[in-house]
Amino acid sequence: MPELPEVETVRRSLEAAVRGGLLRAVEVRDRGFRHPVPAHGLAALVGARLASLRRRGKVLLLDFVREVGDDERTVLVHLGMSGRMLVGEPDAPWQTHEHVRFAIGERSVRFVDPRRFGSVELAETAAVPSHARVARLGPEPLADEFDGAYLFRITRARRVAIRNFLLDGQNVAGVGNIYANEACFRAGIRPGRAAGRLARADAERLASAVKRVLERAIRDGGSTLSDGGYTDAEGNAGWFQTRMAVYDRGGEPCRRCGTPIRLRVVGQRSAYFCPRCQR
DNA sequence: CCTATCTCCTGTAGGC
DNA sequence: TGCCTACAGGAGATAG
Repeated sequence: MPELPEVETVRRSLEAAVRGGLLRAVEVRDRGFRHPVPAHGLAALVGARLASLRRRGKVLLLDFVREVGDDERTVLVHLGMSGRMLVGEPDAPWQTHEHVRFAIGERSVRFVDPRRFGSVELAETAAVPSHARVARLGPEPLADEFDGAYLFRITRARRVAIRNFLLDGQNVAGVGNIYANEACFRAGIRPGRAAGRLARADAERLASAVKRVLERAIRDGGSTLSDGGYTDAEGNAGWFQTRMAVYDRGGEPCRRCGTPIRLRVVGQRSAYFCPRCQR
């Protein structure tokens, strides 16, 4: 669910709801995360103001600033597979799988994550926080530095499937399985093709396709699949799933040529493609 | 360094 | 209806 477009949509909806608010309280009910929630560090932020909300790849960055002093801190939130950030009333009862609650201004923000693959962590505020969660991420796919030339250069001699290459955040940040599959379709490239076999023109088309599919999905508020798990911070579902060309459409006709979409497991993850439109 | 595999955890869909 | 299995948006760890 939460890939770059979903995280960006959550960021925007949270920003509209709570940016500028004072952090009044933080409660943590850590149920054993892979990366422990720093309850004491979060509690020490009480009294600071949520100055800005940023995103790096799939990581949400909440920058807290005090009026006086130099202890600016950034909360890093990763939604994992099932994480959500939901705005609500501060005194509402805790819901199932709610792990952290921030009281900001007159609202509350809850971190809810059934599968607990997500994380809430803390770092010193910086242009790029020196935290393991973001330190080694590749370029933002919507930035100018991610282009055909870059993609062509870093794929040379790589044998990994191009779909998997796109999933590796060290190559490009924030692209998950849905949008990697969709971008490969738009570029006419089979997801299982070795990355190093991309021609220069393929790399140009693919970089462009990644940008276009992510921009389109952000405009649509992300993808809410049939399990309905993802919404923005206000509970609104996304609409990009109605535009998907291949993802989750195994056996259904290609929207371009009518050939049945194929589903194949590539590197432990489902890859979807049109055998006629993609080579 | 590169590649492939396993793992964390819960909810849901689909088969029988 | 109910039970059981397979699989799911991520990504770190590890082995070769």
